[in-house]
Amino acid sequence: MTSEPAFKSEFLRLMQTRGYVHQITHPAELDAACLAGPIVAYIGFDATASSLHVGHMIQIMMLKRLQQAGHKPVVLMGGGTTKVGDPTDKDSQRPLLTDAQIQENIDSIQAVFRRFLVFGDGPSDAVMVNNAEWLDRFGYVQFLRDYGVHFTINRMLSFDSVKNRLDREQPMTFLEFNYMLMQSVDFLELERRYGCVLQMGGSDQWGNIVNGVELIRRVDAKPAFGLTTPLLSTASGQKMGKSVGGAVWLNADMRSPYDYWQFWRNTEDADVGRFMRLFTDLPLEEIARLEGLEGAQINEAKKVLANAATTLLHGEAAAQAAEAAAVAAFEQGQLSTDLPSFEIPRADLDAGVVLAALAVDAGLATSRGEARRLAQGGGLRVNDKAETDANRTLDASDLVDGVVKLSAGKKKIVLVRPV
RNA sequence: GGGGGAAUGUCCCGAGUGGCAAAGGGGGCGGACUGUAAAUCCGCUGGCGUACGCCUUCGUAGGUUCGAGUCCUACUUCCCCCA
Repeated sequence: MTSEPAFKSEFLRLMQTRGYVHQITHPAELDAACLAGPIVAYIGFDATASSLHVGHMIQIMMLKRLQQAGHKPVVLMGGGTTKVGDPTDKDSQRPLLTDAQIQENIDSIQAVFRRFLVFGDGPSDAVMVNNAEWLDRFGYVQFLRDYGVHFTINRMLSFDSVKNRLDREQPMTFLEFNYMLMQSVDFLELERRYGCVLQMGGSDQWGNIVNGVELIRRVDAKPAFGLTTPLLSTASGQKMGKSVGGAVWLNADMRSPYDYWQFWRNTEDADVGRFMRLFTDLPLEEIARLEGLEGAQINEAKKVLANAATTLLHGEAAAQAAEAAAVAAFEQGQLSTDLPSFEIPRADLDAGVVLAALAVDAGLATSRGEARRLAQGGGLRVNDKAETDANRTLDASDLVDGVVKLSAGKKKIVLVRPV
């Protein structure tokens, strides 16, 4: 924990007051460096899925803050490191992705950054790099000679990412064991290419980051710093990032803007202020006022949070549409065309569809059995009426204003639309 | 190299006498209460079938048995002791 409140540089002050800072390697030195002129900093993202999720938002926002303070952000795509797989926080090894899958993921992830950062060649313009550029080129022996000498097994074994795996009696392969070196080499490479002096990341990355800092200081005798964010959990102690229906992806084709808006709207009372500081550009005074709202009024603050966060990612129009749909659905009990929808061939509907099967197809349940159980528990609704028999057949007579409103629980709603 | 122990519902932890779809937690999902919050209480939590039911699950592969998570053999990984 860093307790020194008196940062002089705009960047660190911003980071501190908005709640991004957990640990910093050399706080005073870094502060001085930020004050002296624009610095270059990076955060790495692995390409394990075709989209990033809300759990990555804090990192993306940090890069944005960095740019806001006049510094240069580097987005590092882990094309090379993903081939090895970061063992941090994992119980066992994940299946290895193919080069083609990784490249596909990278292509699909990239777009999100353009919404948050300005890319270009200027001094504070963001740059995107793929560490496959250098990691892929190393020969094994060369890699060992150049970098292996700077790492001791004794030290590596002491890092949490390794220790956890050993403590849990789970195997850790030599491949994964090397991840740490590769991440350190990334930092060094970025230092050489761009003069990058700072690596940021989640608190679980501390070990990996510190290694890179030490490598640079040792090999190139240059200053290097690390900064980590607190582990984000909700006020009631849950890991942040999941919501009704699984991971909250950032790509619109994987999670609709409406769902994204809902995710923020469902924030716990106690988290509203913290999340507004971290995930929106709202001024601090405004946030202080909003988070001070009492009782049910804090719901207004949640809407502000949802609007601001959704606007950053999906744009203002999408945010407004999401809000309108939510207000209509939750506050007025009406339908809105902006609610998520599912299309079904008209002929199928005319022939009759089993409710359980439809619920599965529409994504409200993962199996018919689950849909049936959901119905028995009173959680499945057709046009707002609880339907306990999931075996009943729906047909055209169930259409209301041209759609069937299907809901699982109070928050998952899908409009079934015949086409 | 020798000896002893461990791996369980593929989210996690964890009980399990040869008859087990397998105790109990946590988590997740639903319901009630509220404010689309938290806390609390209740229900559900392998797949398929309307259903007596069928199928797939206890590290991997074989075997004994009417029947195996439970017994035997080999293998894999991990832990402990001796060398």
